[in-house]
Amino acid sequence: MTLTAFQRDVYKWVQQIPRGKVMTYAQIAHALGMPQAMRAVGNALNKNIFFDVPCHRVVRSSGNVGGYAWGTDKKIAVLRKEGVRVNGEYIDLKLYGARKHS
DNA sequence: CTAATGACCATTA
DNA sequence: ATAATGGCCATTA
Repeated sequence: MTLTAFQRDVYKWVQQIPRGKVMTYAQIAHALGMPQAMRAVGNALNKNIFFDVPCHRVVRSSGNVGGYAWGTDKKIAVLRKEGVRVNGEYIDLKLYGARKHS
């Protein structure tokens, strides 16, 4: 597996998300200096399965948990396990949104 | 090079 | 609340 520079940057940020907190795709894209690359971010995360990246802590801006390579239900399960309250498929970003830091 | 794809987003109805 | 639409971007075929 070869990683592109973009993917490395994405993983770099995702790894900084503390346990029990989440970050949105848009936030990460913004942190990379590409506020409109949220779609590409999701794409990059889709291939992280071989790496050690807590991709389950990345959700949609709407609060919806978003997708997951191994199934959305799995994603929700892991989040709950970390102490995140999940209502249906939604999360309260006010409570669990991680603040970005450089 | 071009074209298609997708773990998205904001707007609109 | 849901559904459809256009846009954006890196990656891959």
